[in-house]
Amino acid sequence: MNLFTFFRDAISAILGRLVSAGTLPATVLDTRLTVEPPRDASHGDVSSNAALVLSKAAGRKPREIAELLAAELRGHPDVAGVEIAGPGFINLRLHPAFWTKRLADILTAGEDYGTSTLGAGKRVNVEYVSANPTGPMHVGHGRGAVLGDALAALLARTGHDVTREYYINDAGGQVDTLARSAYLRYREALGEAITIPEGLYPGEYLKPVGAALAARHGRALLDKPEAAWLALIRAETIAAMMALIRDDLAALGVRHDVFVSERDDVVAKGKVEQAVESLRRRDLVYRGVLEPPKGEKPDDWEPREQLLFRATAFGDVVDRPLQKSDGTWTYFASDMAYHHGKVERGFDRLIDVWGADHKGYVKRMEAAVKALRGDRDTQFEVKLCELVNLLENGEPVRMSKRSGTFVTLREVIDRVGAGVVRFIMLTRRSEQTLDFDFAKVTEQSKDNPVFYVQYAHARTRSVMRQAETALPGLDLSAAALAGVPLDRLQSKAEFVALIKTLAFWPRLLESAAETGEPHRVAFFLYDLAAQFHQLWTHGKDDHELRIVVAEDRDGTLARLALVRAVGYVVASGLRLIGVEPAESM
RNA sequence: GCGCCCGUAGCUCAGUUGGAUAGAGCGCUAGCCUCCGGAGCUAGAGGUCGUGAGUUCGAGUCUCGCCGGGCGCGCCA
Repeated sequence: MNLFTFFRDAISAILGRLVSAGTLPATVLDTRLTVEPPRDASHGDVSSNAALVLSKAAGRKPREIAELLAAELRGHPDVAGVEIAGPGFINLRLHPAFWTKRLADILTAGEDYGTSTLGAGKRVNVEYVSANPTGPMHVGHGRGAVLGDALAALLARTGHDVTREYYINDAGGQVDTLARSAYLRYREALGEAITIPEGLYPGEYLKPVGAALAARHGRALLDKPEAAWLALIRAETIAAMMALIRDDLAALGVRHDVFVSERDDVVAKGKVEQAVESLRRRDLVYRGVLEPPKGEKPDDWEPREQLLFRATAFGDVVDRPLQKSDGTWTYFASDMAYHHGKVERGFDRLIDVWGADHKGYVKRMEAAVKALRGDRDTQFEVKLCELVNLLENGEPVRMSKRSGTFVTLREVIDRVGAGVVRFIMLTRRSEQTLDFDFAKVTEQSKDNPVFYVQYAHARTRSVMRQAETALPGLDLSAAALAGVPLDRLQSKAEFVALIKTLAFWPRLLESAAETGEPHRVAFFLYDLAAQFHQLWTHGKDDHELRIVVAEDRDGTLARLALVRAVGYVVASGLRLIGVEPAESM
């Protein structure tokens, strides 16, 4: 239960009654009001701007409306006090029993607490990673993978029907280059001395591919023209690269439901022609000549007539080419066709996770989806993912594909663990560059957020273990704890404050899902961990805050219930972003 | 030249999708270990939210201009 939507519904119900009674005009029902936690806890537990936003529609002063609503809200069973503050905010103070009931909710639901039906009936496609199948994943791909995977998990958790998708860019010139590079390694495996020319992929990871090709084909492909082997080697090498990438993804704990091949599923099936034809029917393509870009002109620029998509009709700055001068489709054309397919599969919402280097591409894809969705109202959004800077004790790790000092995602995972990688990737907003410092992320201190949050979870577990030895024979199962008298916790503000933070979790999940910002989960977990650690330490000065007190059996049970609930929410959040919670440190 | 992203404490960053007196960590200053795990905790100092207008009951948040940083800009993907 999201308690803020709970009280928003309560206020809406009151408004309905006031309208029926003729006290307020029906127009107030159309106004969007918010119910949220006040920034300052001294203002109460729940705050609404209802009176402020309704003022215009009602034709009355905010304070008058606030008084009307306040009078009704005072009768609500969970409300202990109502205040009108500032220009007309309605602040609710909730009865302490309301909070202990939420604690019981958590113990009953366990790690499912916060699961909601917000997205019920909505089909969402999240496309992420989509690294070109030309080599192992690097750390930047890893960030996109974590972001997309966590976002998909968030959407699923909030009731959406989620498809996790990977688009394989296996149709362009890059995979031909890949095939030629692999062919060289094939010749090398058969004993030839090779040099890798500029422009081909020099990576060692193609050696095993060359060896496998040699084992499978023997010398059959040697001394043949490229046309005789390109398609064959390309297909086998792409398969090998995708196996590599799937391995990397598995090591990170990231999975996809659907892999779509640009070559096999889009181009070969004539989807590009279909998409272009669909645009042509609505007069959205034409042959024309683009203006040269202003500022830095490409040296070899000369005007050419091309097949263009009228992207400017949908908010883009220029129309976009669909065909190269040799008549083949541009990457944009096939990607557009791919998105056309996603629209036709009937999703309500499409989310693409892209690297920030594709920023300049967003507008045209948005335009394409708008053009191709026709009468549907498919929503499309791109989540851009900024760079990751790898550091070693504050010093940048020099990376170069040439010199062989390139650090792959797999190396990072092997060194610090998938859980650490996943958590750290979410400690910044995605559009902010992220520093990943090997020294810091493995440090066992408060500097390291992964450790700090894991320690909080481990501490909840260790307290339970400690309680079992201090007070043998207690039933510490969640079911039993949900049933103990929890009102003992109401006497200490610190306990109630912690419950309030836990009760915020359902709302946090919903807002993170709606905004598509999984980093909010990581920040919430950090704040919750901090609050729990503080409570623990305060128990050293204030004995009433100690959890386990041998001579106070009932109080101990109530406090253990709280500890257990903290453990559930922390574990739930960690698992959501793909991190296994620690039992001990 | 155009488009997009970023600009918040000395540093690294949050900021509840327009709410009330802008927060956290690091660093700095001053404290706290006979006591459920000090792998930590408490207090203090530190801000014209890049800047100038606008929108309104209200702007770090929305709109426009300017300044600074980054990325991108036809036949690469």
